[in-house]
Amino acid sequence: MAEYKNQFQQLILDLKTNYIPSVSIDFVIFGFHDGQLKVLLLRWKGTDEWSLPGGRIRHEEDLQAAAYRSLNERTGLSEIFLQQFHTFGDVVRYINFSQQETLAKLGLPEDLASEVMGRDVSVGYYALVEFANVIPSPDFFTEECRWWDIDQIPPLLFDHNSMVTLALKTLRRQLSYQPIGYKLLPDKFTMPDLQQLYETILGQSLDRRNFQKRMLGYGILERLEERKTGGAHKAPYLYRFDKEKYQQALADETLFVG
Amino acid sequence: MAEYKNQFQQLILDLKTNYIPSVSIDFVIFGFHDGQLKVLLLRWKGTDEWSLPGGRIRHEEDLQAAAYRSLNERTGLSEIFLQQFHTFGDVVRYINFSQQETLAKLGLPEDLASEVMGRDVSVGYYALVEFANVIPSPDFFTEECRWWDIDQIPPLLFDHNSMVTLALKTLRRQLSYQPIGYKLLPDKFTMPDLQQLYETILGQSLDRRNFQKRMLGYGILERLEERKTGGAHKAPYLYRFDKEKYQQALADETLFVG
DNA sequence: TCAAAAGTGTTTAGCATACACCCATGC
DNA sequence: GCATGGGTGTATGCTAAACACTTTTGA
Repeated sequence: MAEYKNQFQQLILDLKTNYIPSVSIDFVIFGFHDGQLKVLLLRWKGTDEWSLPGGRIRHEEDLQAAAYRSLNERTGLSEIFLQQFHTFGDVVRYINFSQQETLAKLGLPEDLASEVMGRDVSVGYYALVEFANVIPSPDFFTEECRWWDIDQIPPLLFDHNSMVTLALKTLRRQLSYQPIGYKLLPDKFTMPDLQQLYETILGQSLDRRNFQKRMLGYGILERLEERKTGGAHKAPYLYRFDKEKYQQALADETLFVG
Repeated sequence: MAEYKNQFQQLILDLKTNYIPSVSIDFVIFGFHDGQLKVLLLRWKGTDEWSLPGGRIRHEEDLQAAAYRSLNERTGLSEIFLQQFHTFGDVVRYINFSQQETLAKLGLPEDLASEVMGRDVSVGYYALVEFANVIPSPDFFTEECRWWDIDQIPPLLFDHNSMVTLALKTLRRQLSYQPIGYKLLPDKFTMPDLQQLYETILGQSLDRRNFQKRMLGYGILERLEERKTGGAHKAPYLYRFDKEKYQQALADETLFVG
């Protein structure tokens, strides 16, 4: 326990020295697997309390760079779809009952705890990652890091439940005017693969033919000669993103639903 | 000059005591007047450098409350349309040439200046206000506060030009799925009034008949018996927002263009 | 009486939706 | 050969866009 307290003091020193105060980052990391949308959560040491992964910003580090770095530390991924969606700054989000209880369970001395648990403004990012590639790793305060089904998320610490809700809402809206899929699907993928990604995110099924028409209409897909063999049924065509046009579409989103 | 330096030290003390560090707020305040869209800018003391108005967050103050308070201090307005649009956190935005020049012109001792000019993460808000009601007042660093035509904005300090650009882009998009106009137009207004507001924001003209159909289709307008007299031409009907339905529409934005 | 603004309705086109049949493959 | 999934085109409806004439009013 003295060991733990010592580590904790080290952490505080590191935070004070290398990171800017009052600002944190929180992540809603969406994972896509098996037709299910999942969110990565952390369980706090010695408790049953879960929260979103987070991070802080170093001096001389850009906000976005801090976001990518933190996300990499938590998931091992480096090339990801990452999007800022809202900045949360309510004071009350830090003064809820469960958090005080949690602090007690963590066994942190109150004077030390208040040093890292002060009131922050938090920049919310959501990420879309390939489920299978993630190597989740907990941070100092937490001991477990795992995926939760989007519709089975427990009550979270702080205001993290509303963060998840808003992130999902933003992601779904974004889907209607921005292309999504690059770095989330393998280089070559089939139309049903892409459709399943969309259906998973939207939480509803879509018409195959209309979906295909819409996607091809965007003009960012390139159909290959190859087909995907080995499946149990008719071999579907493989597609690839036309990276140039994909980036173009990301840039001037007006191409999609003006 | 000693007086000034003294005031400045007072300011630093106030900032350190009452406000959280590392986070600031910047405002893109859009004013609507005479078929022109304008932005409120501040000129820094003794210089020709302009910037957006800003603010900081008190301890124990919600982010949004801080935004409303700061905006009120700068414009005198309290009931306004205020919307968070992005959080800016690049480091370089603080190390550009013109700013160092500006500091020199301000005549601030470098060691003191660095205390308030450190690297911040800034939450961007845009506001829509009724031009005529605003009483612009500069802050400690600035001596002039006035409206600029949206297409004649000079090069601004920091990354404020890109803030304006993004704010405008966000506002225009928002216009397609949220109602706008309440607290911006007088209680009773005509359809051409409302249309001019939209045209001003979008920077393009719209078809009268289609516009009217769309607005009435939203079901948030109530047509009054009265007409607006005194104009030089045919008297237009007056309308009023159905406040209940207006708020409803703001809440579930899905009513508009899903 | 003329110019300028406001009221109003219909036609058209484009896009999203709904929908059904044939083909390939593994079991 | 059959079940499963994948490939493809057309008909329909709704919403947005285009468009013109009449009315009111003050000058």
